[in-house]
Amino acid sequence: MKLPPVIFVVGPTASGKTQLAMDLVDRFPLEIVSVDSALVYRAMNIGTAKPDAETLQKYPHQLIDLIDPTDSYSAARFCDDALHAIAQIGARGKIPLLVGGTMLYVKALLEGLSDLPQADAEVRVALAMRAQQEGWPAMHAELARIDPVTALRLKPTDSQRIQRALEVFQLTGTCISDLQTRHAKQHRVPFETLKIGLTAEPRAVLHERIAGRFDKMLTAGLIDEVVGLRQRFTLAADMPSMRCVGYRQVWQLLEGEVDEATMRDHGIAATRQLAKRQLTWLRSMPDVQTLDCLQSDLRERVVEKVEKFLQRM
RNA sequence: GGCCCGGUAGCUCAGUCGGUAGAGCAGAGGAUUGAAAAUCCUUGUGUCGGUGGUUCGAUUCCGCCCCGGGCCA
Repeated sequence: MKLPPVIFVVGPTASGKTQLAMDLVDRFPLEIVSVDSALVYRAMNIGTAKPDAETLQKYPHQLIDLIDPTDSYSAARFCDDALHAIAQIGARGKIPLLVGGTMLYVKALLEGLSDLPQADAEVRVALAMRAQQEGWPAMHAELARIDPVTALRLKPTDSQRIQRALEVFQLTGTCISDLQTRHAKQHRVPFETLKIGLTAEPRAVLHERIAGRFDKMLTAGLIDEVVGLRQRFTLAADMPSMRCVGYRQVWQLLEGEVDEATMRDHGIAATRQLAKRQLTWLRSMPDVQTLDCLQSDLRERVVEKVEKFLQRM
């Protein structure tokens, strides 16, 4: 099946992606697909800055509210879901507008992923337990015996990637570096793209916005939201959902590990770090047309780019 | 006005029994293949409040002054 052209709007948190997307939907025959690893969680609304129900009714977003906070999502699943959504939207004669800040998802969709096994909860638990006994440097040493290439690439402290590399070996009997090179087929993006990236220079202005937005989240009841989640679901601090920015900090508050002022400081700081990492990704992405999210004629410029792109198609 | 406790990195504070100082957080840069809002790595020169004294040498000891907080009048 032939896929329609796809428009991306990517940028850091609090850069105004959602508003921009809605403006574009007002002017062009577009449908929004979320590219956001936090919006996939149901019942996590305030801390993820999810648009409210009324807005979502008027501007439907695909790929939000997919899983409970006890579950986990992945870049690979995003690729499947996104391609499916793109095809559906194309079948309706519309153009997909992919909006979000999870740059790994964008990268995975555009560049493809190697053919690796998906995560296995049992294997991961077993590895984590061993790591607790022996420490990650010992696990790294083990990895060095079976897969020196990957071990060389990873720091002995990089728990997550060491665990993944060992997991892949256990599941397949082949080391991850072999699988990555063997299956690194020339990936061709099966659709035309327009990539618009929002930047923020100087970042200080974005930092102000982030602080203001975090305070708004607190006023809107972020703490109560997390209290409610803990009542409704069996959650743990190390679940991906509870490691999301804001949720992690509120969790620490509820556990009595920090006071409210510290929670606020850490929450804002973590959001800034997130924005910084997102901007780093953006800079490294090829063929992105960047615009500063602070410039006053942003909307007009984006509209112009989209107009030209759609005419060419 | 008197007494006490503070004044050290953007912030919170260590510390130097006298040889010009270092943690956490913040900030900056980087890595990144099924958890990515994740997981990691690198990065600390600051009139040590001001000024005089003692000393070979003072951020450290002493005097005075300034600022903040507290107690007493």
